[in-house]
Order: sequence, then structure tokens, then C-alpha cells
Amino acid sequence: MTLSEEDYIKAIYHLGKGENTMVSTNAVAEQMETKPSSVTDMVKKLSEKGVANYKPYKGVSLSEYGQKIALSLVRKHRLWEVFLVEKLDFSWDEVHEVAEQLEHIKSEKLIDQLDKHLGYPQVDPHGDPIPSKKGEFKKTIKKLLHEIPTGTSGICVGVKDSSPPFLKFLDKNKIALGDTISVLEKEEFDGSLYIRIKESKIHISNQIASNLYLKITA
Amino acid sequence: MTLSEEDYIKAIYHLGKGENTMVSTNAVAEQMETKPSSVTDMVKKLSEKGVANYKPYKGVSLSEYGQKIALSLVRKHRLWEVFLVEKLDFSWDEVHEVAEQLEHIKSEKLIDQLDKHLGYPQVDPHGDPIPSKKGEFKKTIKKLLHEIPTGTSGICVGVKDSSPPFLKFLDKNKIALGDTISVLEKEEFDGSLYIRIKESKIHISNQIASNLYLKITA
DNA sequence: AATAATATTTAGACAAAACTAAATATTTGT
DNA sequence: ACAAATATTTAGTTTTGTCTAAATATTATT
Repeated sequence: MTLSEEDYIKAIYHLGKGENTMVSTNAVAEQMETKPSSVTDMVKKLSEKGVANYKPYKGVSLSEYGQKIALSLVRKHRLWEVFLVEKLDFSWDEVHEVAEQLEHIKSEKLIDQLDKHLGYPQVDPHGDPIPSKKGEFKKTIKKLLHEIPTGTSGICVGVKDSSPPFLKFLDKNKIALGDTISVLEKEEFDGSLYIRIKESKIHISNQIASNLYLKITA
Repeated sequence: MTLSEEDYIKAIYHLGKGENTMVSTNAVAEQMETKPSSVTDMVKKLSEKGVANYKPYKGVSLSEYGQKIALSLVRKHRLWEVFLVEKLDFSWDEVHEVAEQLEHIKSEKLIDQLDKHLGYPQVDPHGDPIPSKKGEFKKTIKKLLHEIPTGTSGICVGVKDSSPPFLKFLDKNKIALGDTISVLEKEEFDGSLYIRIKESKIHISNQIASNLYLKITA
């Protein structure tokens, strides 16, 4: 697969949300920041190669083979993201662009060894699951912190309320996007939560918890 | 710079042995495993871009700017080689192909952080020096082990005698290409050497030492 | 159901990087 | 110094991936 072909495969995969749904030419063009006519050309080629199924005017989806390739690319992308954050001190929002390049490196041994070196991580710095070598992975969902059962943990991926006071509060309590948060205990009386974040344990109100999105394995 | 342009720059750099010598079209074509006519086209383009100086029928050399690019590529290549060997357990002879791909990744932060992560190594697994960010590096030379002064160390890069008995001896004593060897002391009487190799100290005859090539910083 | 709006494809062109075959320049051998 | 051998360039094609403009199909509206 060429670089360009791999990029199209990834785009089709992501637009189809991992399910094997047909996606439109225009949607692919927008995602790839290219023109619909270029997409038509490429999906024809991918179809001839057995990577995709293209029906003129109807859209395109990945074949079994195409999905395998997509999963391998996602695996590589996310493993590199973990590497950049864990080993090279990148922050969670700096990794995408570089991982986008690294995911195209071709070497099975490289990825196997990288996986091992990182301790076989299950999720990337954004909380998204890393497919296994065979292409299996756990689904993750986004939930508000106060909806999450005691004992589970997830990665902080967003806020519902983005007002300055709330953001200031998060900053003061050293809660940042990308952090892993575990729910240790819930206070029955007021719904407040005892959570662990980066080795330290803190106590937050239900109102705070209902404005923080976490990504957890379903 | 495109991938292809970078490959040509590296080829010109290596054929010129790092000095800024003119190299012939044919030499570049052979190194790149391509045709001389393709080289002519490309060096014209590189010349227009200010990367190389091309004189028809005379050859091509790198400009100041081109040399900077070449050194940055060499730096990236060798740092990745160290990473592969030190962190991902590749052996010294497996790294080249993968490093060849990794050297094209574009991110200054990535290389700075990688350098730091690896502890600012001075040489790669083949004993070749790693240019600094500014493009400076120490020259290295290849010498037979018995010619090396006491106290210096280098990397084992080859054998003079490649007969089965000698190779068997090396194997038995766990001396392999890529290993770092230090000369601890020389025995005046018979010219035998006490050396350190991978944490252990051993004693070898002058005859053995005169058949092992090391790469040392000059 | 007919027309307007939108989405998609086709046809033709272009740039990058390669190639082949032919033309031209340089070097070498005597 | 001249012919033969070798090296290099030029001219014309090819492939990949892109683009624009025009043509055609689909969907939405009334």
C-alpha cells in the first residue's frame, strides 16, 4: 500500500465509525481535504485491489482485507501516540500529527517490539482502544464522571461546562484532559465523589463530576 | 523536501564521504539503484532549489544548505538506530532498513526528545558518530584491536580473518559485531590484551586482537 | 411528477519521479 | 591526436495522484 492509499483507507474506516458502513464520496473528500473527483479515482483503484467495495453513486466501504489494513494502521497510530506521551514527554494534544507520519512505517517487528516496550497498553492517550495484533479491541464509551460506577477508571476527554470558573477549578485541582481518573467511592448523602487522579486522591462535588467527560472501556 | 529528494541528498553526501566533493551522475545512479537519466533530472531540480551545485558533465555536490539537510538526515537515521537496538532489542544488523524509513519523519521535537530519551548518544550501533543538532560530530576511524592504545574503547565492526575456527572462538567468548570493547591493559611480554566486553573482563592473545576491527573516535 | 438543488462521475490536463532510446560530450588507448 | 569506449544528457513516455470544468445521476421541493 502506498502512503496515499493508506490515508484513504483510514478515512473510510473512520467515517464508517469502525462499522462496515458505506460512506459517500463527498464525505471522504472533505475528510481528506481533497476533491470528490480525486476520491472517485482512488476508490476505483482500491476496489480493483480488493481493498474496498465501490458502487458508483452509492458510496464506498472497506472489504474484509481493507478493514484489516485499517485496524493495523489504527494500532500503529495509537501505539506511537502512547510512545510519544509516555517515553518522549509529548502532551496528549501534540501527538497526532507525528503519529500520522509514524503510522506508515512498515516493519512488523518494529510494532511488536514497540508494543512490548510500552507494556502492551490497552488505550491511547485520548482514551481510545488499541487493536491487538489480530485486530481485536474493546469498545469505549464517553460518559459523565458522575454516571460512572465505583471502581472503574477512565481518561478525561472533555468538559460539558466550559465557563472560566469551571476551567479555573480544574486547573487549581490539577485535573487536565488526558489524565486517568478512577472513582474510589461515592458519598451517598450528596453524591460527591472520592477520585484518584495521578497518584493523589481528591474529593469533588457531584456538580463538578456531572461536567467532566471520561472515556471508559464499555 | 520530498522523500525522494532527501534520498538523493543522502546519496550525494555519502558518496562524497562527508567532504564536499563532486560526485558523478553514474555513481549516484548506482547508489540509488536508478538510471543516470533520472539522476540528471533530479540534480537539476536540487540545483534550482539551492540544495546542490550541478555542473553538466562534471558532476554534483551539495551546497551549504544541502549539507545541513544531509547531516540532519544522518543524525535522525543514527538516533533511530540507537533506539531500535537499545530500547526495542533489535540486533545491529536489523536496524538499517527501518531507520531508513524513520529518518524521513518530520518533527524537530521528536528528534530532540528522542536524543534526550537515549541519553545523548555519541555513536550509533555500527560505531559511526551521531551529528549534534548543529551538525558537529567527531570523526571515527577503523583500527585493528591490537593497534589501539590502553584506555580507549570502540565498537567491534569486523574481522580480518573470517575462518571458521576464528569465528567459533569469537562465538565461544561472546564477542560479536556491535559490541563495545575497551582495552584495559596490555601484557608487555607477549602483547596479549586484557579487555572489557559487555561488563565482563577477558584476556585475549595478540593474534586474536590483530584480527578484530574496532571503530574508535579519532 | 417536474424542476431545482446537490452529489457524483467523466474527460482532459498537470506535476513529480521514474524509464527507454537516441544524441552528445568526455575520457582513454594507442 | 584520433578513434573507440564510456559517461552524460535530451527527448519523449509512463505512472501516480491530483486538479478543473463539464456532464450526468440522485435527492428534495413543491
